[in-house]
Amino acid sequence: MKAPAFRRIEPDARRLALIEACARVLARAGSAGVSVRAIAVEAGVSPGLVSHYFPGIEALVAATYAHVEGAVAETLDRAVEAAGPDPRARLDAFVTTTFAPTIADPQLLATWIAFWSLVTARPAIAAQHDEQYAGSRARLESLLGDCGMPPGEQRRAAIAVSALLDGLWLELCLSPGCFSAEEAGDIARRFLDTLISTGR
Amino acid sequence: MKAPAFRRIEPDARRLALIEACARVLARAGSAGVSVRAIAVEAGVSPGLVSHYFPGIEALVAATYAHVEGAVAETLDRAVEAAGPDPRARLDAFVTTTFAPTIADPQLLATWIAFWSLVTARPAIAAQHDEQYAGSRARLESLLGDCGMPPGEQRRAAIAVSALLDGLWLELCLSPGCFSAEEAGDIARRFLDTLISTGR
DNA sequence: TTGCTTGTTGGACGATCGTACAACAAGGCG
DNA sequence: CGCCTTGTTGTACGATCGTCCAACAAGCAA
Repeated sequence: MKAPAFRRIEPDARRLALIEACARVLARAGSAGVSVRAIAVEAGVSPGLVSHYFPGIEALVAATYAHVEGAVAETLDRAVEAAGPDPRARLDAFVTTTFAPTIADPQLLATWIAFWSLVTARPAIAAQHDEQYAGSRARLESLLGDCGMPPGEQRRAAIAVSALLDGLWLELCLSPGCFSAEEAGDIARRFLDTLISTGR
Repeated sequence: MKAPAFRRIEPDARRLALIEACARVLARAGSAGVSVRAIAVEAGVSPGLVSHYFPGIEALVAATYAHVEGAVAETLDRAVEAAGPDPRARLDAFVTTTFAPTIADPQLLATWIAFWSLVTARPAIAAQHDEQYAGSRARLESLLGDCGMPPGEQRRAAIAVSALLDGLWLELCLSPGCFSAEEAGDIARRFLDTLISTGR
């Protein structure tokens, strides 16, 4: 009796396993340390399998970004739902969760940076970024609209809030000692106060 | 009579030439396309010379970031000076110039991304980022103080403004079609209005 | 059980990477 | 003019990269 040399699993599950392995490698070694072989070792498969499922590292990084971004969005959505019916409380939950340790994580940032490094040179990846950024902004517009913000102002406000959150999130990951997640949340919530209370 | 095979220049000038060549390679090929050989070709020197001046690519990228960041800071300072004595006009000039084509440039972003990708893994580079971020924030605190903001609020406000500018700058580079530089400037200036006018 | 489908292996291949070092020559000095 | 310092070259080296593909075997169907 011998143990199987490998396990056959359905393509979708294998793709997901490779994506998760890629995310772990990016978290550990950064965008410079990601390679077909490193991901294969991390996933416990042979190097050839990575090339069999993805035409190249770039495609795998793009798929990993899409997956991780989806997981982050899901976490945020769950936090918003858990906040109850009050629109402002839901918006605050969105902000607070953005800076929670699970999301404002330097290891997560590595996936973003690896993806950003491809945006400028690869048109297909630039299109993917446009799409995911638009989706994120739309979610924010919806939350702002629920707080009574007129539709005409939602787009601009969502751009502003998204930029502020992104900037705080980025620095929180890059220089964790400079300010705290609570401070970032306070800054963002105070900004939302001025956006929502004033009628402009 | 034969032309010289190469030119000897003083070490500081050679270092600068290599840094500028690195910036051009990063702008053209992104952080993935940067290598000792590519930089050597760009600078018109032999591959061995790069290793002779920098212990590795990472050190050269860090030096390039420091140099480019310094140039950006100088551009912003000049714009602030050119704005005249009015504190608020100086602050507005700072914002407007941040989104000017020279600075909000996808090619410049490549240098930032290459540097960011090293921050998490390399403590020395993390320290360099902390230092340059603190400097950028101090410059902003000074401009805010000139507008009458109490010292106790300057730190938090500088973090907020810096994050908003960074976030807008980042998206302006990554998705140039989503919103314009003028729109980004309007958003930032409006944010400054609420920060400065209100007494909190 | 036997056969077939196909997910998976694992090594070979050429290209490119960073590094090191001995040889060369440009430019200043005596 | 010839020597000396040293900035610079150019190559060789081993490691690692992404890609490819023939062979293998796991698991289902009959």
